[in-house]
Amino acid sequence: MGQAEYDLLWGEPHRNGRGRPAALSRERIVAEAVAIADAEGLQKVSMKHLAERLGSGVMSLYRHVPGKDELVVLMYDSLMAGPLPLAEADNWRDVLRHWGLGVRDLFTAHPWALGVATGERVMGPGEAGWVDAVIGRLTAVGMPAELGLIAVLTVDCFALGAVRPEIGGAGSETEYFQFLTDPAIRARYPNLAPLAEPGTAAEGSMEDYFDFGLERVLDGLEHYIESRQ
Amino acid sequence: MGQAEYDLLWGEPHRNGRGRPAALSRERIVAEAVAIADAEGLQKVSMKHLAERLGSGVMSLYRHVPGKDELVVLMYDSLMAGPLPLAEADNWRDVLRHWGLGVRDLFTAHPWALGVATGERVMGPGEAGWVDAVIGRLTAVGMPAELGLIAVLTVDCFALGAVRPEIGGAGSETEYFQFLTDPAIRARYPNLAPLAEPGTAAEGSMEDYFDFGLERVLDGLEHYIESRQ
DNA sequence: CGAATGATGCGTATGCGATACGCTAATTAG
DNA sequence: CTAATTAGCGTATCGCATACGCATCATTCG
Repeated sequence: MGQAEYDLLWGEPHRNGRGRPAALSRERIVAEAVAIADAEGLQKVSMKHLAERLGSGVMSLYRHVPGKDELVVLMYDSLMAGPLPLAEADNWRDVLRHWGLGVRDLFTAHPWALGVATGERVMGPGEAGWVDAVIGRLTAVGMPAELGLIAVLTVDCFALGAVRPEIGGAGSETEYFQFLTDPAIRARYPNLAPLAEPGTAAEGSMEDYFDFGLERVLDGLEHYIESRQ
Repeated sequence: MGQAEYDLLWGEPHRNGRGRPAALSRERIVAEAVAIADAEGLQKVSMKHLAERLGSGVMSLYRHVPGKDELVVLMYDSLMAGPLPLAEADNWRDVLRHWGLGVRDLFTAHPWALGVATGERVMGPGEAGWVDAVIGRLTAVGMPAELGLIAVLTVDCFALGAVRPEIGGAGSETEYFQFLTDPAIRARYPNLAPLAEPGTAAEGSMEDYFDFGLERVLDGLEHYIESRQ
C-alpha cells in the first residue's frame, strides 16, 4: 500500500501514442469526486455515484485510478495544488498568521479533507509544493532557515486540530456542548458549567478561539526566536 | 442523527425487572470493539467479527447498540473515561505539559481514535469529565478561571494535530517524506530538501517536534497571562 | 402454579459498495 | 490490412450493515 500510493502520487503517466483515446481522465475524475464530497460529503462519493455524474460506466474509472482509497488520496492532494494562502507581508508573523487562517479556510470549505489529513498518508506533490512555498516565504522575510519547517508544522498542527469546531454541522461548537443545557448534567461538571451561562462567558469566547490559539502559538514561536539570539 | 447520538451518550438506560436477562452488555461490546481496533485497526471492527469475538450472533449486538456509527462514538468516549493524565505539579505549565503528553500517548496507543476525534461528534460524558478535571486542576494551581478552558483547548488542538506523525505506520515521519529520496524530485522543493541531508538537519529535528511545538504553545500561553496582568 | 408480559438472542433476507475478470471498441504503427 | 495497444464497461462475487420476525427465557400476575 505504501509503495503503491507513492507511485500513484509521484509516478509519471505513460502513453505511447497507440490505443484508444481516453474519454475520461484522472483529473476529471478527481475533480468530480471533490465536487461530490464538497456538496454531499465524502461518504456519498461511491464509484457508482461518481460514474453516473461523469456519464460513464463504473468500471471505467478503474482505468484511471487504482481504487477508492487511492482516489481519496488524490482528491486530498488536488486541494493542495490550488492557490496558496501566502501573504505579501514583510514579517514572518503575518505570513504565518495568514497561512494558519488559510489552512482553516481550506478545511472549512472542504470538511471531508480533515479526516484525510489526520489519517495515514504520504505527502504528495501538491502538499509538498504548499509547504515548500511557505518555508521559502518565511526565510525570505527573515525567519532563520532551520526554523522554517518546524514553525510551519507547529502552526499547521494547531490549525488542523482547531479547525473542527469551525466546521458547521454536528461537531460544531453549539452541538458539541449540547449536554450543558441539562441542569442536572451540568452540575456534574462545575468547571464547564460557566460555558452555559451567558454573562460569565469564559475569556476569548469559543467563537474566536481559533484566532486566540493561533496568536498564542505565534507568541510562543516569537519568544523562542528572540531567546535564541 | 445529532439527537440520537446525544441520547445514546447521555441518556439513562432503563430496565423494569421483567424480561430475559441480558447475556451481552453495551460495556462488553464496546470494550471488545476497542480491543479489536487497537490490535487490528478500526477497519477490522465489523459487526460480524465483533460478534464472533463475543461468541454471539451478529444481530444480537443491535439490542445494545443502535448501529455501527454509534458504536464507534461509544468506543471513543470509553477511552476518555479511562485514567486522566493529571500531573501532581503545583504550577499550570507542568500540568498542561503533562496533559498534552498524555493526549499524545492516548492517541498513540489508540490510533483509530484520531479519526473519530477529528470527525463530527458531540461531547460524551467521558470526554466532558476529562476536560472538566484538567480545568479544575489548572485553576487550583493558579491559572485564572476564565482562561482554563481556552488554554486546555489550545493545547488539545495542537496535540491532536501533531500526534499523527507520532503514530507508526504509513503517515509516520519516514514514509511521509519518502519522496525526498528521489534527487530529481527533491530539486523541485529547495526548502524541503535539507530534510534529506543528514548533516544539515533542521533545528528541533522531526523526532521531537511534538515536544518542541508543545513548549511553544506553553510559551505563548505564559506570555499572554503575564501580559494580562 | 400456569399463563401473560416484556426483553433478549439470533437466523434469514436485502441491498449497497468495491472490485476482479474478460470481452468489445477504437486507434495507430508497420 | 493486420497486429498491437489501450480504453470502456457488463457481469459476477464478496463483504458489510441492518430490517424483520420468530424463538427463548425470566418475571409477575391471576
